[in-house]
Amino acid sequence: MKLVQPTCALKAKGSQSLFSCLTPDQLEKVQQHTCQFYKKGQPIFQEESVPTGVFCISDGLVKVTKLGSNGKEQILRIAKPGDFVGYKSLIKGNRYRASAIAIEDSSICLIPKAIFMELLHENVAFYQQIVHLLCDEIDNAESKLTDIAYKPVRGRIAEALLLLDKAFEDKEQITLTREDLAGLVGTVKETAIRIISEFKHEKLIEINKRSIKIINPDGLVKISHLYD
Amino acid sequence: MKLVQPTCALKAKGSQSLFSCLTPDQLEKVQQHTCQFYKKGQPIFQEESVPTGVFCISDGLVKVTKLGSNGKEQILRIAKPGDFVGYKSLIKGNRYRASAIAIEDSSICLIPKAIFMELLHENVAFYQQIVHLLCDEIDNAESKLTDIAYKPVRGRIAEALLLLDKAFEDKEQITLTREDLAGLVGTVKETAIRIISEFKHEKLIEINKRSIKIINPDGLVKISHLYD
DNA sequence: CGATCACTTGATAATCCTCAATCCTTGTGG
DNA sequence: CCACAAGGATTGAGGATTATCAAGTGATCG
Repeated sequence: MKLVQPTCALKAKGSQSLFSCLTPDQLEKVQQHTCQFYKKGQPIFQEESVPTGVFCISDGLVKVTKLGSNGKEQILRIAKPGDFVGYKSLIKGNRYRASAIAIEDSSICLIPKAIFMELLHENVAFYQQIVHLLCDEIDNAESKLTDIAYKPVRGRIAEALLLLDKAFEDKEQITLTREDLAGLVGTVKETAIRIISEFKHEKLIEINKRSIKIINPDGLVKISHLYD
Repeated sequence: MKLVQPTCALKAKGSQSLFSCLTPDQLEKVQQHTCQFYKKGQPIFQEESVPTGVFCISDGLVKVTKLGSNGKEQILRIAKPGDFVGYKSLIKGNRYRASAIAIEDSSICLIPKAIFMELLHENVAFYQQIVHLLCDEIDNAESKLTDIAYKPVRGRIAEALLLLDKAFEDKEQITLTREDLAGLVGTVKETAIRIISEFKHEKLIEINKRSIKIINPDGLVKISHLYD
């Protein structure tokens, strides 16, 4: 287990960062804790386990997943550097309702429960930021819910690719397992592969090895809205 | 427009109620406002419109919906007496992301934005309750998301009936349009009807006129978990 | 350089949606 | 109180979408 200096606070950009509203004292308290290294594929926490703190992605990429029928994996969201994971269960005081798994080698900072709760109570602005994050998660989940219910897989994959493009912006291309992409839009690997292949033939995307590069975003937008 | 004395605070039971943590002063401020009557089918607010306050269901039943592809309607949740609707958009300060429509004749109390925000800032316990509601909504949406992604319609309808049974407990039977039931589980009217009909033949439910009564909950539980 | 993991493709089948016609229920106006 | 209109419920046939299963191929890593 490699230990790295925490850089979470720096990763989160400007006023977007949850940490931007902390006092120097509070910031220091958070930064005392060290990041831990997680290998690709390694779980950060598991559905139904008891929360120990909030995780802040310092580097890497993490999928937040929920187990569905047939043991299939629904990906709720993908957390990037600067993102937080696991705070909802801490606030509610119940077990995790989802798992978090590194999908790239990652370094992730743990803010222990006690410290997080302290911050929540001490710092109203911080609390409000968290509440806004919660609201965003609701919007996100409810939009996704509606999409999965009524939008065909083709439209959902087009949409997912556009969203992923932002998450992977610095890399210029999307490196996600076909299986994870499928989990993200609620379908199976094979269906995802077939549709990606269609997109390639339609010159909407390019594929290098395994990673996807969008070359015609407008085309994808059109497909993703095709059924509105 | 009939005006009725507000009874929201009473409808919400015991410590479950959001109002239970208000001071007498605050409670009075809330109760000054009168309920408004909404006929079955009448909208309370519409997706994309600007919030004016929080709605508290005093009597009746309200569906919270989101428009999906093909103009199909996804029902996010059904609000009962004592439930609140529309607070998320107020907190985030954006437009409604969903519509609310009365599915029974209802009387609904509007707590104006200014008063709600005042309560939020004055009363930490109240704020915390709201935050817990937000967390519950996330859990709810994410579970539903996972179900719709991977659980067959049959399982989802079984599950929905079990959940609705609680919402309709005092009535002893479920009175919901087949179309609304379909919207709740993310399918179309006809499919919902066929599955309900199966359940009837399998002696899991009974149907009087249009309303559904569960006679074998365990059977439905089994079906709803069939694909876990 | 063999083994493992990811990707791909095809054939087949299950699930679910669409369209269309009909029946039943409820409410309304005469 | 009845007839009729309107909306909800139902059923059938057909087709589109998507999942499953099986059998590979290509990439990556110790």
